[in-house]
Amino acid sequence: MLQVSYIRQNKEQVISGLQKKNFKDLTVIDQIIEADDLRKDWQRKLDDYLAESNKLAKEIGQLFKEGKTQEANDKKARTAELKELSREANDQVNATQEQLNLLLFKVPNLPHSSVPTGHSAEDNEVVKEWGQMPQLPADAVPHWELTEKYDIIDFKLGNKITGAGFPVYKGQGARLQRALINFFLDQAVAQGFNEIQPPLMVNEDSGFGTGQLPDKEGQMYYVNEDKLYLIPTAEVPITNIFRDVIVNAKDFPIKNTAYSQCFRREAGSYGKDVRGLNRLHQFDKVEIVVIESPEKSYEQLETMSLYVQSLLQKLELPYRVLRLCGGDMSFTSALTYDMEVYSAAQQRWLEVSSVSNFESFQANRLKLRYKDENGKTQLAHTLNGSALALPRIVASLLENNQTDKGIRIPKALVPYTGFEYIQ
RNA sequence: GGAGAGGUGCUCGAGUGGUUGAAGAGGCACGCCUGGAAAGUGUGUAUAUGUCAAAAGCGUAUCGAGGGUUCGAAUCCCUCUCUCUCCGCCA
Repeated sequence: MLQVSYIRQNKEQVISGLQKKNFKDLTVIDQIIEADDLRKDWQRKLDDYLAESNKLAKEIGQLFKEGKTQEANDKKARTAELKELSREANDQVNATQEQLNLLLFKVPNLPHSSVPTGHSAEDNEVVKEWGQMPQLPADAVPHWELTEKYDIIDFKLGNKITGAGFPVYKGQGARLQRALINFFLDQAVAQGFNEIQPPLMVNEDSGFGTGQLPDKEGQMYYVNEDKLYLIPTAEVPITNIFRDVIVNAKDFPIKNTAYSQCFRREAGSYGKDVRGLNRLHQFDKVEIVVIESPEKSYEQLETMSLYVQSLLQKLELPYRVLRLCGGDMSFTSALTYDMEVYSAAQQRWLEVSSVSNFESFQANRLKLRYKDENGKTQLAHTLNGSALALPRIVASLLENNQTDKGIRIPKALVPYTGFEYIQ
């Protein structure tokens, strides 16, 4: 969430930024400023009442000590009055604060200046393409047929046990999953990321801290009995490690990585986009999360983007990098690169990673701060990215590498799978 | 799930109604001392918010969270929450 002080001081920039993000309800900005004025008024009143009250309390105490009971009791009349006034003011402070928060939650992060204008995925800017488009044999088939042919991922069995979107990985399919997870984690650790194993369920505060709540509540599975949410990404627990934390500027960049299974309800998505591995309710992902100083966060974003690309290169997957346009970016992001691999049999690009700089938008909610050289506490910048999400990587590995000898495993992965072909 | 104990600052740890934002110790930072270091010694060491151009200063809030009693609460009462111990259950 944006800081009110920033909105107040940079109103014009905020408005033009929101326009770029196709945010329609621009009147909310003035509403925020009004609500903040109102809140301040009440806060000031409350503080004054309390100040007077505190002063009187001390005086009364003193008078009692000196035995001047009558005088003391006289002053009590005013404190009773003040109590009533401050109770009222306090209610108003709470109400106005809540009102202000509701308004602030509506406002998305502002886009970085390099973000292209645009409304949809078509307006995203392709900043890079890498690799050769695979030449597939005439009888090439999409991955959902290959998984069945080699009996490595069983969607029907998942349906039976759980439901759609919960596939069962078997034999070489299961080993391929394990190989990818280990490969990604080893790469991240070699890159200086600290490996974490987070909880797969989080509480409400955490969901709120990273912005899944209150808006995207319906996207997460919820365990009513214990009021816990299944994580949609390891970003949630990992970033929340730093909720209410003041870090040391010397420790920047703070780099963490985690493998986790991710759970997403994906309510309302159906059709060919969700066929096979394209969209699942439960999937595996290795996530990288970085906390960085505002000065270096964009440099860090490029580093992270290159790192993610290096993974795709090692897996020999043709990919492209998109700079998302204002209309296609997430609510919380200031700049996002999407990495898409080409899935040859489906003949389409599949998003396998999304690397974003949130600047201080998340940090403001999290209250994640650092002390700068002057000893002043400031909001840190947070960034994260998938490195990588497995299902679509598997989909394109299967499709792109299908041969008459079976499915070829990229060289870098063979030490992890222990086999060169899925047969 | 049953019974009990407890949550105080970066950490440990005092504190059962009144100048306690909080003793003391440790840690950390800076200074002195030293050839350098250790030891010693001195000073400092929360966050948020308001006022302010800004800083200083000052006001307000914060001793798990929320509410209550009281002129006044870290201290008393209620609710919630978390942790620990014992029993039960269990990978």
